Amino acid sequence: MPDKSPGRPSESAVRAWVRLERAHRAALDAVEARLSKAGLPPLAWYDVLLELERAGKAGLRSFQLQAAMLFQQYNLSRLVDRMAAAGHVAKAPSPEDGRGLVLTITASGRALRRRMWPVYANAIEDAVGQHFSDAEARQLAGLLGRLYGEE
Amino acid sequence: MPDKSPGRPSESAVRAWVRLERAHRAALDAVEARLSKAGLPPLAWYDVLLELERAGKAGLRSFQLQAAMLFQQYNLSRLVDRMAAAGHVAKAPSPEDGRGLVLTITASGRALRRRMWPVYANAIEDAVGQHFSDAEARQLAGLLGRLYGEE
DNA sequence: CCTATATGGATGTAAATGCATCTATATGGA
DNA sequence: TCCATATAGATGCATTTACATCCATATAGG
Repeated sequence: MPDKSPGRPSESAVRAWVRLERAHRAALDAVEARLSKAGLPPLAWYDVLLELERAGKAGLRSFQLQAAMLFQQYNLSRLVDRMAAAGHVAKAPSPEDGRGLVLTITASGRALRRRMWPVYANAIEDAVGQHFSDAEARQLAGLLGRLYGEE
Repeated sequence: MPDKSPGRPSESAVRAWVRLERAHRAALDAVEARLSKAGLPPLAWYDVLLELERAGKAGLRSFQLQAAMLFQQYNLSRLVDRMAAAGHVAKAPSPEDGRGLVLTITASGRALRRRMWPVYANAIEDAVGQHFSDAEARQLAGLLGRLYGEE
């Protein structure tokens, strides 16, 4: 049992945090297992592809993608490398900023995202959707949104 | 926007899941950064120490700890190795099961947990507690609990 | 008993991550 | 213009994680 020495976090906050960890791990493991079993790349790839697909032809700068996904800079740099090597993402120098990089999704990337979605969707339903009514899911999303910029 | 091709996961479930990922990452990064800045080991160490401290002198079998933390088996095996090497955890063969391992916390482990808690507690408050009333935190915990065994 | 299978846990190897630092370009003063 | 500092992104190196197996003991069925 935590000491509660500084008295700072309420017991309920600690419980919420611990459950956030556990719930996240349980759901994530389930989702990743499904993707992996289907011979598909990890979840992070999907997120990148989706963001880039939404961005359209204009693409996104690395740092924008980074912010959208809450990824560490070095982490994203390497993830994008792998995806570019696999041909799903194209890297081009930014015309506006000599240091910058513009990322766009390729046709192969779009195809991959399309293949991933049904598997991912089923996994989300099983790991998350199943457990909540629509109203509850909304409520959960609302609460969780407070823990970060919300976009 | 997801295709919704199989129609299976409701839009609200997908949103809840995406926010669960983002919220978790945001909070986790904040907490880990605090621990690291204080020269303390990662969060997982705290969880192990806490579970073992709760288990008392009897300790826990590896697989019990594994289940409590939702850790992969090989992952926990190595984490425990590191903690044992650092002197915070003791490994002993199980008297009941020749394959088994009984894990207990050492005095140094207890001391470490005590040093970690104030830092961790503050981080939880800032990353999570701050954003919710007590009732909201309870509500969030309740919803999240449905996503796994709840213990 | 003896064999087949299951279970607890460890481990070799490859991949991903964290951390610190590096290079290159931008930008805001003096 | 020149310098100081900030920002975008990459990278070397150490640590951690994943995946696939492996070893040893347990357990069930014949």
